[in-house]
Amino acid sequence: MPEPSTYDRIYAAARRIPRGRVSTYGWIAELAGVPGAARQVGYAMAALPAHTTVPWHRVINAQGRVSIRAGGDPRLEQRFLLEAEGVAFDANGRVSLERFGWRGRRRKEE
DNA sequence: GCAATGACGCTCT
DNA sequence: CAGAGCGCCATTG
Repeated sequence: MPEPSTYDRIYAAARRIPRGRVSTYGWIAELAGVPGAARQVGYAMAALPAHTTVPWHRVINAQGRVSIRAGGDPRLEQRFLLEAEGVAFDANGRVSLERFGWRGRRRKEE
């Protein structure tokens, strides 16, 4: 069987994010086994369907800010979802990665 | 197979 | 702390 594509790894890593915690694209990329491919993480998230089971809303950028897609401001929805999980935003709409930032530790080290 | 794109990251100013 | 510039890698056309 063929090995999972980078996107699949990214989705798997995103699913590992516990509820009430947030991760960054860089960490997800690292967990996916492709460090430095933070852009692909965001790209993969953008390719996610609306009915996906992946907690994409728990994935934010390394600046602790919620990235935005095209159109209006879908970031508000992501913020709402995170707040519903217990993640607090500051007045600037920023999340304290020091508090909610969860770095998934990879089980397989090589 | 090559060129362009893209929910990004890090460093310097 | 905020803003701007360069580099990164995988997917799509």
